[in-house]
Amino acid sequence: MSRRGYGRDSVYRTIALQLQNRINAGEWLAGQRMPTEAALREEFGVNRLTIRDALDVLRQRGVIESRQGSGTFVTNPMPVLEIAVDPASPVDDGSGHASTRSVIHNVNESVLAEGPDPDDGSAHRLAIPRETVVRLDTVTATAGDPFAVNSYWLDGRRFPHLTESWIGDAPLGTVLRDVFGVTAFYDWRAFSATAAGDLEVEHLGGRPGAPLVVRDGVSVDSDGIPLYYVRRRIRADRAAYVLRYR
Amino acid sequence: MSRRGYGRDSVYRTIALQLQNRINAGEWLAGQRMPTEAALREEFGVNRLTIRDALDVLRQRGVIESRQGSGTFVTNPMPVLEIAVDPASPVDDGSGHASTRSVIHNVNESVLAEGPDPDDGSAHRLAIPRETVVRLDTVTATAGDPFAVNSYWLDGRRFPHLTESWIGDAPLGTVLRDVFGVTAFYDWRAFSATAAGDLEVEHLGGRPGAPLVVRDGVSVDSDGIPLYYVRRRIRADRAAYVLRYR
DNA sequence: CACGATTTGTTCGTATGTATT
DNA sequence: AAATACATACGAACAAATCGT
Repeated sequence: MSRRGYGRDSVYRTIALQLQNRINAGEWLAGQRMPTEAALREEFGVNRLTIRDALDVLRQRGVIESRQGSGTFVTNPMPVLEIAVDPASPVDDGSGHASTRSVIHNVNESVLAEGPDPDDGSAHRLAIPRETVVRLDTVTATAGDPFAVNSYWLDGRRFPHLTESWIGDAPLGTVLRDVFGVTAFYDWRAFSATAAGDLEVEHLGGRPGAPLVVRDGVSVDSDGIPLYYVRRRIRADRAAYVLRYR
Repeated sequence: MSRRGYGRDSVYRTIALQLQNRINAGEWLAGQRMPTEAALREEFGVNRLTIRDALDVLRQRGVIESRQGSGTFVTNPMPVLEIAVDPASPVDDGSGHASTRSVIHNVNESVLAEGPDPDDGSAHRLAIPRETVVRLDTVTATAGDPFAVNSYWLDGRRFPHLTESWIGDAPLGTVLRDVFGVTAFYDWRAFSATAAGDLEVEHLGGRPGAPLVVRDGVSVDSDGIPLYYVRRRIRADRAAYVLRYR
């Protein structure tokens, strides 16, 4: 016989399940504070570490959020931006294809860092030598509220001094058109997902490991020559990409 | 002065960073076993729980994977299925739009559960009364290897006895066409992300909280009447949706 | 096949640091 | 400044899974 449960029956999982049920039942509403770890420890009669393990499960799911010195709160579901993608139009005008139910306006993009390519496998997507690949990290925001972190890989020879010639906080597509006179077209775009790392948490908030929507792809010029490879990361609780067919 | 670091300087984060660097440097290759927690505890001179906290960070990122009784292993990156989406074609033929670099073949779909709608907000997407909404959970697999969990919400009056009339393990689109004689068209599709829950882990493997690609949307018949709302979840380390414009 | 050694998983106890109120 | 609440860290013990003998 086992004195303690295990796996799905382990104490912390059982407590996590009960807390989830009570949240679902509305015992603690979104934005409200939950009982303190000490109080839960008291109620369930277990060690505080066990309570923390249980809360970890819910933190993991994004159901709750803890702030040191303040308390643990039920997550307030944020409004979801709707980023419209015209399935038929391959023209990348930099910002015009971004619209929303809650209206994305004042989209701006600012440069975080520029440098050589620390990654593998991006040079071949651009069909250029590895040494000439330049990486650019940016943050996209609407109304001062950052909602996406982007990494671009470009040909450093074709676009020299890109950061210096960046106009204000315009999107990259606009910079390429206005400064370098090239129009970008979609070659391909892919939708995937990943877990938030330090960079994303720093600029987008949220917790490490939180699910992010990833949209990556390659844009080409009118001759079909690759211009850049881009990897955009957006908090999944903030935005979704929508394709409308009607 | 502080005897212990905090935040980014905390012991477990520092150890996590060092371990990540050593993995990146190739000290332990993908699929290989890492030192035991006891060995790491010895090497870093900290408590085993602190080592576990550090390993949790990497587990969280999906960098490593631990198996009880066996050890902790560097994650073996799985081949990524490429699910092609024709941006221009709104016809949902059930399976034909799924292809891949690594070739998705033998796509099949089997029913997990059927029942009333436990969710809110799906009835209005179908523009039907809430009581008539039926929910259907399925698993999609290729060559016997499950890669997606799907939830469908349909009109129970229009598609009665759906589970009983399900033909073998055909995709839903095929069932609707062959059994009910309706062709499904995309109304809209959205790409988002979420964290894996118990149902997804059970059928797709991976760890709870792992990022999943979510593709949801509504399909309509030739008259524009909504047929179903679908929410498909795929392991992000297994697959990505690709739109090709050329 | 049984058994023991090894390894990760879970839980308790305790102490202290840091942030918030 | 004090109280409160979460964050980090150490020590110990046992449970459960795995693997080799």
